[in-house]
Order: sequence, then C-alpha cells, then structure tokens
Amino acid sequence: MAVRPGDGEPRLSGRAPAAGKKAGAEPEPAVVPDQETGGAPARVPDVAIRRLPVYLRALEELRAEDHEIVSSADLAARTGYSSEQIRKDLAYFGAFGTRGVGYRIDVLVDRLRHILGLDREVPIALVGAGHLGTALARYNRTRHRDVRIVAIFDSDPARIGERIEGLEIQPADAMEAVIRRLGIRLAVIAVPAGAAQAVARRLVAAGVEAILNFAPVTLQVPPGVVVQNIDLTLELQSLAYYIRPEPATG
Amino acid sequence: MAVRPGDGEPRLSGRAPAAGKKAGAEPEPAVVPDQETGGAPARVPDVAIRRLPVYLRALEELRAEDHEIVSSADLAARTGYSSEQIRKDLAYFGAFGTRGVGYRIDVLVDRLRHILGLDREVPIALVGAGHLGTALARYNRTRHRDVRIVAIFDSDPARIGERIEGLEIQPADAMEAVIRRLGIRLAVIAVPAGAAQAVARRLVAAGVEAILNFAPVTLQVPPGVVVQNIDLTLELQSLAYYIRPEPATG
DNA sequence: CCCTGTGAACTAATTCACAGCG
DNA sequence: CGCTGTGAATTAGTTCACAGGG
Repeated sequence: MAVRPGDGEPRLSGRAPAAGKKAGAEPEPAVVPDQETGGAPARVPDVAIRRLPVYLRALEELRAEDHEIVSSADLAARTGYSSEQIRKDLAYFGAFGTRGVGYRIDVLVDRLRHILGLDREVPIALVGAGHLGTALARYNRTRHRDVRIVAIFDSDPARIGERIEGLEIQPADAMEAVIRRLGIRLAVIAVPAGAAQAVARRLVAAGVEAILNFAPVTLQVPPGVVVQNIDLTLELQSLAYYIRPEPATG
Repeated sequence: MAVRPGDGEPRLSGRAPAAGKKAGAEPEPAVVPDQETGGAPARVPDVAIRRLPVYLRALEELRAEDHEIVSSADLAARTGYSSEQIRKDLAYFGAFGTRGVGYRIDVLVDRLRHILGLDREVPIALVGAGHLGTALARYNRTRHRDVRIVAIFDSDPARIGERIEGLEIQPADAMEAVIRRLGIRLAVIAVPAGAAQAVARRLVAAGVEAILNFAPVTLQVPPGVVVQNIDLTLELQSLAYYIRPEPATG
C-alpha cells in the first residue's frame, strides 16, 4: 500500500461555479487568479496547487543543505511525486528551469512563494482555543511567519486574556471587528461540531475567503469560499479499511 | 471556489496487493481486500474509500434524528457529494438500496461499518504526547470506540505514567512490545519532524500497516504500508493560494 | 549531452442518462 | 412513479516520449 509521501489531497471542487443547489451548475473550467500570481495561466488543477507547498518545503530543506541547483528528479526523490508531475506543475506557472541543468533553488523558492501568495505575510484567525486550537496555535506561532495565526478567539470567558505564544485570546464577540481590522481572509476553525457552522457563517460575513476546518461537520459556505476539512476520525476510519484483511495466520 | 464539503482527499497510491516484504514497484491496479469485506469487488478507488466515512457520519446523524430511510439525494444534500457519486460508491460493494425507495439507514450503517472494518474495534497507537498528541488522544478517547487510541507513547521521561483520558503514557521503549501484544496495526505519529521517520520505521517493524502522520515530513515506508499525512502548514500554504487576488479595492 | 518543457496518449474519476424494479 | 444501479460519455489528472535549448 506504500503511499506517495506528500499526501492529503483536497477536493477543492466547484472552484468557480456554485456549490449550492440554486446556482446554476456552470461547467466552466474555473480560471485561476493570474496577474497577481506572476501570470498564472488559466486552469491549474487544485491537486497541483496542493503539491506546491510540498515542493517548497523540499526546496527549503535543500537550500539549508547548501544546494544551489535541483533537478526535477531530485525533487521527485524527496517528495515522492514523479519528476514529470513536478515539471508539469511548475510549468503551469512558467519556465523556471534551465534545460540540461535544473532549477536554481533560490529562484524556485521565490517563485513558489510568490505563486502561493506567501511573499507577503498571510494573517490567520484561529477560532477555538481548546486543546486542539491551543496546540495548533502553539505549533504555528513557534515556526511560521508566512502563514501566521495573528488572532485567537474563544467563547469561554475563563480563557479570555490568556496568552498562547504571546498572543492573547480574545472574546468571540470581537471576531468580526478584529478580522476586518487586520484584513484577515484565512481562518482556522477548531471549535466543537455544534458551533462550527455558526462560526463559519460569521467568518465569511466578516470577509474570510478560505477556511481550514477541524470540526467534524460538513460546512455550508457560499460559492467563492474555499473550505478544507481535516478530520481525525474520518482519517482513522478510512485508514481502517486498508488494514482489514486479517493477517494470513489470523 | 466553493468547496465540496467532505474534503481532504488522500493519495493512497500503490495499494498493491500482496504486501510482500520484497519491494518492487508493481503497476497493477491493486485489488481491494474483498472476502472479509463482505465481497468487495476489485478496484475501488481510494477517493471512494475516503468518502465512505463521510456517508457513515451523515447516516448516523440521520438515524439520531429518527429517520429510517434515506435517498442518495438526501445524502448528497448532507455531504456535498453528488447523488450519482454516492450511488456509485455504494454500488462498488453491492446493491444495498431499494429502487424507488432509497436505503435503509440501519442496513447501510452496518454495511459501511463492515466495509471499513469498523465492526470490530480498531485499536490504535499514538506516538507523541506533546500538545498535539494530547489533544488528539483526548478528542479520540472521549468520543470514539470504533477507532480508538489504546496506547500512548512518549520519549519524555517526565510524561511517563501521566494519564490522558484514563490511558497511561508509556515509554517509547515499550512501543514494539505493546503494539505486538495488542495486535495494533494502525498508528498516529505526532512527534517532531526530526523523530518521525525513525518512529515510522519502528512502527512498521512492529507490525503497523497504516500510519496517520502529523509530522511535517515525507515518510519513507515499505510497500504495503499506507501513510496519510496531515500537515497544518501545508494546508494553510495551499489555502493561501486561493485568497491571493487582492480584493478589488485593495 | 542532460534535463526542462510539453503535446499526445493514457488512466482515473465524475457525471450523464436511462433501464430496471420495488 | 421514484429512486437505485450502471454502462456510456465526459472530464480531470498522470505518464509517456520526445523535441528543444543551454
């Protein structure tokens, strides 16, 4: 069952057209941002977008090891994706390599960061400072500057004012105001299942366009909002499928 | 960008039959368990497997609301997947519905649980009892019985003996022995990046066949072992892509 | 040469559309 | 009828294979 490494694909479907019933199901192929990206061509598959951060991480490792040039084959060995796949993914955004040589690591890192929008800091809101939310905030804030949690909200009065890695937990009431003030467009939901949908609605109303949802529910969001779900139970349940056939000897 | 709800696809490639010791990249389409499953046909796509737990959850919600019958359209509305997709996924495993009527919820729940191997308790090992590991264990143990963490390991002597939801943290040294004794075949890795590969190797050596990995590294595992990665940073970085085009007004 | 970049071929997955049957 | 079950059509994604250029 050996799995390809950089896993965890999304299903960021209905990229343009509606997810809802009413919205006439448009068949159009969904055009990618572009301009801002440094000229992304239309139609980059979501699966490819999800691989870019994996390449980026591998490149940063290589750079830390004092490499300057990398071939798609080297990246393939590190990431587990095929070299053709990597070349194709990169080629969606332009020709960054040198034939017969490979890619300059620093150039490619800059390019990928720009494509992903990581060349400016991406401020993130975290809603829910329970055990999971706290662990996520702690991890994120000790390591990352590009995608960084800059606001934490919780509905428990007892937690308000407490700090996680220097960042104060704010009351849920303040959510809209703070998100607007900081221009936050990406949020993480780490609240109980029962509260998640309401939180999502408020986030979207406040201007959030992308949500990473850890609550075990299917969020309903308007078209144009991207949701990525991470659900421990679902992952474990689907992994259970792969271990089912009892070991030969029983 | 509206996303379909029950997200988070995997890339469980190389499902390869015969989890033999010797490697050897087989290109064959990978036959699904079967027999044990209640007669699964060959070749069920991984993406379909990953949707089954989503259906299962929706069905259990419906049952809790005292519904007895559900149509694929109802499930579609709850899960965000299309009704055809749902029917096709279910049909991989047999004809569980009644034409003109729908599916009996209790029958379908039983079927899905059996297909996923959740009709016997699936014991799980958690390696790493840091903030994240602790949060995961707490969440899992307060809710689930089907996929249940039954052993927790940590390398920090200060944590040994401490309990999380009644379960004692054991020393990392005990890993192999405990996994063998309890017949654990599914494990969760929640250790720092630097330790993850070594942990994965030990787990596999002790008999683990499926790993849910929270460490930000690409694990190398032998063929026959399934790895699913969950990586907060990667998720946030790819979501950043979708919010890039600045809001019109800047 | 060597490795990138890319159309073409192929494979996988989804959606369509309708026959089939309670 | 109404909704399942499923081949056929379509669309998406990957791999092949080779031309192209430093």
